[in-house]
Amino acid sequence: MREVSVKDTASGERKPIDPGVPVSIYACGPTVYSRIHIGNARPFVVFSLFSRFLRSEGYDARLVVNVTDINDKIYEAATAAGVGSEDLAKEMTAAYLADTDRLGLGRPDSEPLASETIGPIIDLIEDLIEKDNAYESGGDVYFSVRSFPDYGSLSHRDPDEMDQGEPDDGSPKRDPLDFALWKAQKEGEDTSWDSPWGPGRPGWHIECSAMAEQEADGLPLAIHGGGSDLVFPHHENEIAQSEAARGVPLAGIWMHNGMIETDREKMSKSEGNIFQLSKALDRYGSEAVVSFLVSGHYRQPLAFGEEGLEEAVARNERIRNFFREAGADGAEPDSAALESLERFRDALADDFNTPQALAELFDLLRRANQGEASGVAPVMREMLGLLGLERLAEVEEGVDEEALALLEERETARAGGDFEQADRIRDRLAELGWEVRDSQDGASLVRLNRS
RNA sequence: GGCGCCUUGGCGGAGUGGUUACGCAGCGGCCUGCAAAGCCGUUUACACCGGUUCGACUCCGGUAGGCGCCUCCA
Repeated sequence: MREVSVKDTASGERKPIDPGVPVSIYACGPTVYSRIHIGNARPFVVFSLFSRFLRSEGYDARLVVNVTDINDKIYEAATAAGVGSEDLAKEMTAAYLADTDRLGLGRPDSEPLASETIGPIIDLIEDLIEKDNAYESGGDVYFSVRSFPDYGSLSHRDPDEMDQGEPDDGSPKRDPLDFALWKAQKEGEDTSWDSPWGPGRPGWHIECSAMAEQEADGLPLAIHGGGSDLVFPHHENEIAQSEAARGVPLAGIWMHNGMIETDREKMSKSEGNIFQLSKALDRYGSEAVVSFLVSGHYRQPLAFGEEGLEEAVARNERIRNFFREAGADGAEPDSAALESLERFRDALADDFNTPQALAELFDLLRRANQGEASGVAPVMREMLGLLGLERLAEVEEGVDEEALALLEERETARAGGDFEQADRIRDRLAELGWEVRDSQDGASLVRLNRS
């Protein structure tokens, strides 16, 4: 077990993860009002792989990724589509699960729904009211930001300098900074839950505070994460709610992933520059999508373009070629291979530097091809597994009889010097989806399909 | 305006006070009947200006440009 450290958004410093206790990780998942795009997939991939890495190092990691299925956006989208908001939320939750399933990374250990956490949410709000950190106003309940002195510590903001741009007249809030914990049901909203304050629904941030403490073995969480666009106000508000109510920190480390960008702009539904995850999976395959997402450091923005996905396909193909040539090599890893694996793991332990790890992988790949390292296949398999790319080690099987017969025919033609016939057969094989590769050991067939 | 962050070779993208990141693409070569795959080589990379230093792409200060958040957002 090596020391794994992560840069913490709140302190700006790298913090080691405590190996002696269970590592609870809570990452904010999507609000389900439409199909998710590649940008939404990034935290899913990052936190899935990071917890996978922690486990492989012997940490007792547990990953929770919630689904926010109650939200203003859902009402809006449902109204626009002419369907019930509950139906839309259910449909989009199912789509989210199906889309992320296709990434082939398995599921988080728990995926709680806001709609199934109403009881704990109400309890938490009641606690906050009791402690004078929240107040009811006309069926709504608001968190009193001024009652929480540390407000702004995560996002490095001073409440006094926040411009809410909202005049006080007629607002149910006592202070423009306050935010809703509970919203009374409004006209046009087709779902509601009973509460001590009347029918309504939770505000945006409270569901995560409730789900986080439900899922963790007590606060603080080891790591709380999500996209960097959630730092303020979402995570700041979560901290205020949870810490005011419980008197302990919400999380030891705040881990935020950077945005996927197109044309130097954040990919977002409101910008309209999105690329759906399912579309990327259809077109390029899951390995390409995962490979693309691990090609940049999780904390930095990552430029998206279809070229990036095509590049990932090419990169993956090179790895597959290695296994086609050397996959069956049963040699024990030599020191070069083992040292490379150490560096690979060191890179991941150092703020989960996947591009650095990928560089190690390719460095080893090159040296294996050059014959400078042996017993590389099992090491490479382990590396790929840690990046969620283990399927690249699977070499295609089941070359059909027809193709094999054609290949033999071609060999005969080549041996007889009839290269025109040999090339005709090669073209024919290409039509059947096979690429012919000659080597000193004879010819072999490789599937032509992408990714 | 406030807070946070960024500016690396054709593109993507790491990193370090002094040595080739890595990948993709291109070009040349080896291999091949020709290709493909693989290998080798290759295209004077670190926004700009100062400072610290024996030495800075890497530290400090400033300039310019860009991005994110401050409203829903992974």
